[in-house]
Amino acid sequence: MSNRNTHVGAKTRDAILQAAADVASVDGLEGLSIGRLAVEMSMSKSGLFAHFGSKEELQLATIEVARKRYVREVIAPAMTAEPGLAELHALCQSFLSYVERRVFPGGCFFAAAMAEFDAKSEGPVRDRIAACQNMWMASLEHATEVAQHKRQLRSSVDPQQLAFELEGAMLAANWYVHMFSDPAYLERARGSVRSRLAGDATPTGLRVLEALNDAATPS
Amino acid sequence: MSNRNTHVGAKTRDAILQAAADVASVDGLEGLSIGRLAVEMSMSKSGLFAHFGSKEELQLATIEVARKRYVREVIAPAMTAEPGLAELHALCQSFLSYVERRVFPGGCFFAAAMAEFDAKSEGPVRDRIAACQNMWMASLEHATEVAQHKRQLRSSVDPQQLAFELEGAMLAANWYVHMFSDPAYLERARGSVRSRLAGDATPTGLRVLEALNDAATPS
DNA sequence: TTCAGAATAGCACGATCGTTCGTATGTTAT
DNA sequence: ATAACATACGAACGATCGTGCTATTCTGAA
Repeated sequence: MSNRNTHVGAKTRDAILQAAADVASVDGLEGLSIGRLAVEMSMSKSGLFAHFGSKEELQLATIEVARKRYVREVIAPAMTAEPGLAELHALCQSFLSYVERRVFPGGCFFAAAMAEFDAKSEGPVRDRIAACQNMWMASLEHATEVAQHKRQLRSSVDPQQLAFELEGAMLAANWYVHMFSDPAYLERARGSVRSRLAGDATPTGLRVLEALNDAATPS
Repeated sequence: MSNRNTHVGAKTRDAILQAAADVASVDGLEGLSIGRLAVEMSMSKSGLFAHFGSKEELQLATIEVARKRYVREVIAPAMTAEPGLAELHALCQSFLSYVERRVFPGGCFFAAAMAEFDAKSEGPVRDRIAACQNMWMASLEHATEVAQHKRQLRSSVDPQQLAFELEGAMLAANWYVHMFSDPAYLERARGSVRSRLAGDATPTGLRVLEALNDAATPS
């Protein structure tokens, strides 16, 4: 068996972790219990446990599959857009769609994990969550900078500030949609993104946004 | 004993709940354990438990003292401001100050509770958290509407949308400040509030904001 | 077909969880 | 003084937690 992914148990392991990610998005990474997960997978607790060796390893592995799912469902679809303002817009829309599609049943996995671990003492799990959140913010900031170089966004715009505000609207939508079971908050966030980008766009940028709008709502 | 608050145990009970609120802001309301709380209070587990009768009652009582602390530390200070735009501004600044002052050691209690319970199944605890969050949003919206009636904010402004965006920036600041141990995110949120209010203000509103700015930074 | 090794199960451990019960202090009212 | 009550404690309960060991079953290569 030269390829590790051809292990018999590799499929089982992945299935466990996919379920773990779903559970963790609802009950948190600490609320994740090996016993409950074993019942859900129709496995023995020790058989499941053997795949990881410790709960912390299970948590880290769960974060990794969640990250891959996030890349596949949020980042990758947005990467088909033109770098710059279109990409920034696509990243925001993609995130809100990912919340709407319930890619994780409990809402955004990383938003939940950040809220769970932000105040906790340091540790590998917290560090990994922080790194993931940092990468997401960096991708928003990077798209903003490219848009600026392309003269789609005004040079007076602070990329970090814009990314922060967009992320704020998206995070708020993520919480409120679930807390009040009201998808209207997704539209609120979409409105925020739209007006925020339009407000900071140059005439060149506005044409990009209009083109996106036309493509989204064809006559 | 005509007055219930004169009970000997009322002080103990309140002390327990103050500690419980602090713990819950870090570890969550589910992470709150009666045993750990008893150790922290130098009490027996059963003696502490007798004050509440069930963990759910403890959680609900904890929410209640947290709500009172929130009213005292966030709402009440802002109510000294003139109703309308000044009050809306004061509510936002008060919230950010409350995060900065670490009124709860783990950040905003209700933000943490909302993140913990937003995806969980229904129950009295979840309902109470949702109600508290709703009241907070309603107070932001109400201040916005008053500001509109006073012609301090443009009539084109959607009060719910503005409240949503302000709350988004404040929530994001709350998470990021703790996750990255960087108080700069508070300034980001303050910048968001400032520019968002100024952007939607009428000339009358702008004078109000300028007056607040002058009062905050006297020459 | 046999055999090594991977994958899973069974069982038990100490710790901690929320909860109950009986009891021992105090404090207050009669 | 004494009865009634509020407050707290200690011990124990069943359940579940994460984790370790040993045994069994399965699978792929020789």
